[in-house]
Amino acid sequence: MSDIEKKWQDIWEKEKRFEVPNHVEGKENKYILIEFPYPSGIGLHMGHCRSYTAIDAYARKKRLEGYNVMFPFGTDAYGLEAERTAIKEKKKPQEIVERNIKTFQNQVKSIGMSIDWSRTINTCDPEYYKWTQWQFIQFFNHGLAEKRNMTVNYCPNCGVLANEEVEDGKCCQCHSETTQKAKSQWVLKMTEYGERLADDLKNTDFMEHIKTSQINWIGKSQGVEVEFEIVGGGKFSIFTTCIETIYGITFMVIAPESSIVDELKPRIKNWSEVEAYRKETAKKSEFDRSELNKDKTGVILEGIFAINPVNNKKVPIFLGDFVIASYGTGAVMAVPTHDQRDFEFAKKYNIEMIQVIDGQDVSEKAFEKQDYLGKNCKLINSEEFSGLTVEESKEKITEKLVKLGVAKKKLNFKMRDWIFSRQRYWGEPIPMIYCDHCGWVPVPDKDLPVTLPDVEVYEPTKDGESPLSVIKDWVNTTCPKCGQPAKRETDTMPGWAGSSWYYLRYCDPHNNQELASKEALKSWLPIDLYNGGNEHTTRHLLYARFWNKFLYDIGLSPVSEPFKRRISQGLILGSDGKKMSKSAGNGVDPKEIIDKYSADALRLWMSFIGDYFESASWSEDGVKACQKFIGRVINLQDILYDGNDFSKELEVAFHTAIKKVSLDIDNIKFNTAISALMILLNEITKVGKINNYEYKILLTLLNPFAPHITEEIWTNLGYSPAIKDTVWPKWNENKLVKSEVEYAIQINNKIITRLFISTSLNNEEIEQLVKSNEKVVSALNNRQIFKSIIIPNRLINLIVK
RNA sequence: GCUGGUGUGGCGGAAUCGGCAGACGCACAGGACUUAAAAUCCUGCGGUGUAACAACCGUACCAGUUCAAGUCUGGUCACCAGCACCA
Repeated sequence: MSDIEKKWQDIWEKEKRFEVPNHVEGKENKYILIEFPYPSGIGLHMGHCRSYTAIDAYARKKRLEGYNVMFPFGTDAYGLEAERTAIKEKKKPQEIVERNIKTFQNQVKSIGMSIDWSRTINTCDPEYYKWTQWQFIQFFNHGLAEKRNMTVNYCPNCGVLANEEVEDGKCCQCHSETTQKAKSQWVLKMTEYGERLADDLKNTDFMEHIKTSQINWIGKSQGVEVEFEIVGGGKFSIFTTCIETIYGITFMVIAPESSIVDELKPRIKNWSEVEAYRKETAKKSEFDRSELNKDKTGVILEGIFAINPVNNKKVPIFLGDFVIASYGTGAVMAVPTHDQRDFEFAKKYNIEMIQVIDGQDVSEKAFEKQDYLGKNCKLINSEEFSGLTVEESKEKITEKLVKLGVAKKKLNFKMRDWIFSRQRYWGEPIPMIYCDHCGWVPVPDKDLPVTLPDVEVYEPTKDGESPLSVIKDWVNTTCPKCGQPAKRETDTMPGWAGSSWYYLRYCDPHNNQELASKEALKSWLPIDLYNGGNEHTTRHLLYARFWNKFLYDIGLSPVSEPFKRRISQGLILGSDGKKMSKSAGNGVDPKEIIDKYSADALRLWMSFIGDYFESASWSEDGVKACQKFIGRVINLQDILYDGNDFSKELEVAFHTAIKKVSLDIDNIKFNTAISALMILLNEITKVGKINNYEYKILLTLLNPFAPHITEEIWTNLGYSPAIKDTVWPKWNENKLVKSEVEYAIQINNKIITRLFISTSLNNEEIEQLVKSNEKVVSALNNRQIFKSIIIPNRLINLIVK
């Protein structure tokens, strides 16, 4: 079996079978994309096989339907693993990556993928990352990239991390505990696109949970930013979504890191206490801080009071680490009666509470917005606003504050700007030069790409700087603007940079004038189907959408949403029911399965194993069953006879199968498509013969799933045209209508008998026929029928008293 | 806690609109072929029950709507995923 598959894989490669131009006269383009993998040393695993073979089947079917299908493959080569392996094997990361890519490509070929290999890309190829760097400069030129001093998530091994890379306070790569660190970092201003990233999801056909995840992550909230004056001078702003509770303020809380506190230092009577608290929270990691979920800590700023602008009431100010410095303004108004966090804080520090929304007792817990919104609750203790509903007062109070000149409506996002600096070696150098006179200056286009110099040491320096920072020859350069001595940026880009635009490069992968030509992009975008892992819904998918939106705004991408439809496959679980992985010891190597059975059998099983979107447990018996199925299809040649049309016996079965397989592939229901093919095979076996016309149709339907064996049989039998030039069969709805259908006959919902009834009869005739049936007559026992329900082709239910 | 999703035989899973629950496959059992095994083919296969029928029960649980509910409505429980002090 293996020899046959190798033979066809070689033929496809030699013929360049799946290479496509950007335009073919009379054909519509389809762009089908699978996420390009990180070429790890472990190679292709079962999870890859599931999505790759299933989406390959989809692509192959679209090709047979006459579309000009682009189905490309590449590798996302920057990443820590290559760097680690390089250190271990005393080689360069470039060498490690090159080796791994070869392995990956061979494995992808071995499962019979129909890839256009002329379009292959690799993110660490200078011809590719030249354009990654060039695009970074466009972000900079449009004011969307800047170097900013900020506190960042810091991993002791991997250095600076973006918010998206921290899971449960741990690094998503090496799982070390992360801490907060103040650093100067390049950021891309993703929050400026927050609203569009959230709203434009409604123009996409992403799976529902993917949309929800993105919306949650972006975390858009509409609220009001209000300025509070401090008694004795000074002011600060807070953000709130519950302006209706403003009369309930009894204190304010500021994040410990906030710089407002420094300005107030001379007036704070208990400064040493405040300073101690600030030092203590600085030591805590973000994880520790959120772990302290239950017990709120804080410290009062003695002698400092804020003035509530609506009623001039003086309230105390606290520092508290439950307030997040980087969200909103890093300060909040505290209304203990209507916010559970404020309630707990007030209880602990014995602060006054004023209820301002009526409808629930607030002595035990706060009456929060999720409980009072939309219930027509009315305000109390709120001067002229008392008696208004929450919804009315939201507007009226905001109006009043705006008139006073102390407030404005504001949108806030949980999502932060994208921290784009990494202090690692193995990434794209950020193409910027710092000049004492001109500030940050981009590397001129003609000098791109900025390539990585050779280094001895790959780790960040002791003070957390990039290993590039010690390569003086490389760092020292001249300013492109004024020609004076200047220094290169030594940070590199995150792993997510190259993957944010690779789908554009596939359209025109060898262009050395621009990232891709406008015509090429226009002919392929948006991507019809994009498949990728669930782990990328809030990272890669968000970054890629943001990146493309920026390119769209500056006229480089023809669409504002690059992906029309996004789907995610379910996990492959080991036979123990846990996620399959090499480290868990439940891994199965695809190569072993291909050698033992066949790539076609593996492909079939990966499609048949279960609902594509749900996780599924591996079982080798399943592959065996698929291999057996293939064997039965091969053996049909023994009962083959001549024919140019469907036989009477099999006509209905074939039309049914064509319809089911066609629709199921389009709807990503591969498991039931395979089942339909099995049912068809069972029918053929029952009939005991099949003609050439029918056999060709069967082979065509099976071809997307089992491309090797179907093409082999087809060629051996000398069928023409070749299977690649055959056309996906169409079903005829009229042929699906059988001459008789079996009905279940019920009396009061209980099945009495089953009858074959001619489909040419109308309801009255059917009813007469049923009533005269002797089983029905005896079961009726002269009772009166007062209602008869006839469901076409299914059942008849007679209702008697 | 919030959001989204899932719950069907021994197992993986089917079931457009509410219309015969369990398609298809695995495993298992019996049979054919074989000296034998493997492979292949045929038959059976939700539970209780029966000699066999019959009958009854059955889609996590409780209620409701309906001639009819795996499917719709309300409530409960369990599991999975994402977010999580976001003001």
